[in-house]
Amino acid sequence: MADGRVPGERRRRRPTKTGVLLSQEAIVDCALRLVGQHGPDALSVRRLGTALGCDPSALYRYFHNTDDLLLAVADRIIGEAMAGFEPDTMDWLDGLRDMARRIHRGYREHPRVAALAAYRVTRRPHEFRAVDAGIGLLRRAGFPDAEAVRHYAAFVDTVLGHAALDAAHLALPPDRRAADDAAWAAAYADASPEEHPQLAAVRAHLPLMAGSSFDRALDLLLSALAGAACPEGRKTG
Amino acid sequence: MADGRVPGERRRRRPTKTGVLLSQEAIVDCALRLVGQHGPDALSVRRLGTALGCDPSALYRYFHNTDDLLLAVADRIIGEAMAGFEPDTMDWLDGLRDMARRIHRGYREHPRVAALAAYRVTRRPHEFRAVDAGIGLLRRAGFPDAEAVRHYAAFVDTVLGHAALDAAHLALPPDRRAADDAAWAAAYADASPEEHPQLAAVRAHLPLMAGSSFDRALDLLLSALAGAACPEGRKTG
DNA sequence: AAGTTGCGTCAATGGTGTTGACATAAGGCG
DNA sequence: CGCCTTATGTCAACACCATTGACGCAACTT
Repeated sequence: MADGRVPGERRRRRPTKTGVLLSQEAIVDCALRLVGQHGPDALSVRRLGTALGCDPSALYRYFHNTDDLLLAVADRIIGEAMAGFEPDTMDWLDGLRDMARRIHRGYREHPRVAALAAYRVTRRPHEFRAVDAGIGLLRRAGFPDAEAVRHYAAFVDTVLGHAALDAAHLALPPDRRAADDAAWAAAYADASPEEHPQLAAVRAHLPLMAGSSFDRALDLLLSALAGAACPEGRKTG
Repeated sequence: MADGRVPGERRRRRPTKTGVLLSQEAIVDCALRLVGQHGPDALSVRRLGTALGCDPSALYRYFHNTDDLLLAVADRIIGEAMAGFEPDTMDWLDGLRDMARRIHRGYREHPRVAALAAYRVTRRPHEFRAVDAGIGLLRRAGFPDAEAVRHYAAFVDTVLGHAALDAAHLALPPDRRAADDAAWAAAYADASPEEHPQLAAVRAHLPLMAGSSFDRALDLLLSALAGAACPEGRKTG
């Protein structure tokens, strides 16, 4: 039975049949590499086992189940995304923008993991630091404490929502993703003008719907926050 | 092989072994009921077959595959959420707000489907109508066509992202959901003031993080859209 | 050098989507 | 009314999937 023990604990390092030494670190590494190389469907216990050169069931010595493994991978992603984040060196709006882009990019680079884990609340050190930094930026903007918390919640949920959306889209099997994207230029362009006059009017621009809207949405959100922080419309530092 | 034919087409209505008459409608009904009662894992071809009283493979006469079925279920949710939506009777901002709340509520009422389908393009009738209405509202606001499409994408993705987030939270097992909510008043309140000074400063307000931030985020988004539509800040009708 | 026991391996269970062959009844047509 | 086509429900099978319990080797402790 898996213990899910802390990584630092000393283990009996017994090599597998093919001579590989297993560890939580090595498994998470391999999982990330596997997903990056062979696509989202590669993340199964069996494939992971063969990629590692061990029996699939050996993984259960290190993680309770696949969900446990997934969260470990997600934690690695968060850590990498926020590494080097220095909010104190910039304007609060730029800080929020940088933070949003880091989270979004981190999840985008590992869509399969993000699609399954972006909704989770980790309550772990990396998340603590991120929340602390985000709320600090909003307080620096001049919001009173309660408003800073409320605005941070709206901000981070919007970012996470977009990240989850884009990641889930990227995690689709290629044919389905292509079909979803193509729908805007095909199915929607063929909509009957009588039933859908607005679609017909903007038909030429509908392919714009296929890409991610994150940047646009982030700009809108930040402009709203800027307006709320300084109702007269002047920029603040 | 499944044809995915249009629902209106006449079919040979051949009853199953247990006397049930199959149809896309009946299958979608049963799928929604099944997921609502027994969770997202209940949505498998085999369970659906037994619930309907037919062989699992019979479903492939009505849907190409499970993804096709999922999109049909999602479109049904959109249809129910948008039923009775009358954008022409209101201000464009109020129209967008009503639409956002409808979509958010619709997915919230079926959290387990939402987690699976919120990021998909159903390319089916109900979605067509919703997109048509949303783009119409933004054109009415005065945005040129390309901008209307871009802003609609940002708007609807933000709404869908929040819907997916809140739905996933609701779909958690009750104990885990309670634990996640309590974390803001417990684990985060106990954060060390040295390492997380911002958290310590706003500790009294951290429980605000537990609820949904959708309403606040929607207000921010709409205020940004209003500003973009009319840079002088005057409201428009 | 001996004894524990951690942990990798094997085999098996019960789940999943999907497909192709087959049988049967529904409905058009003479 | 009865034949014929064919739509469609059923069956069996394939190739995956996660997970578990028994087993035995070898790595560390003493």
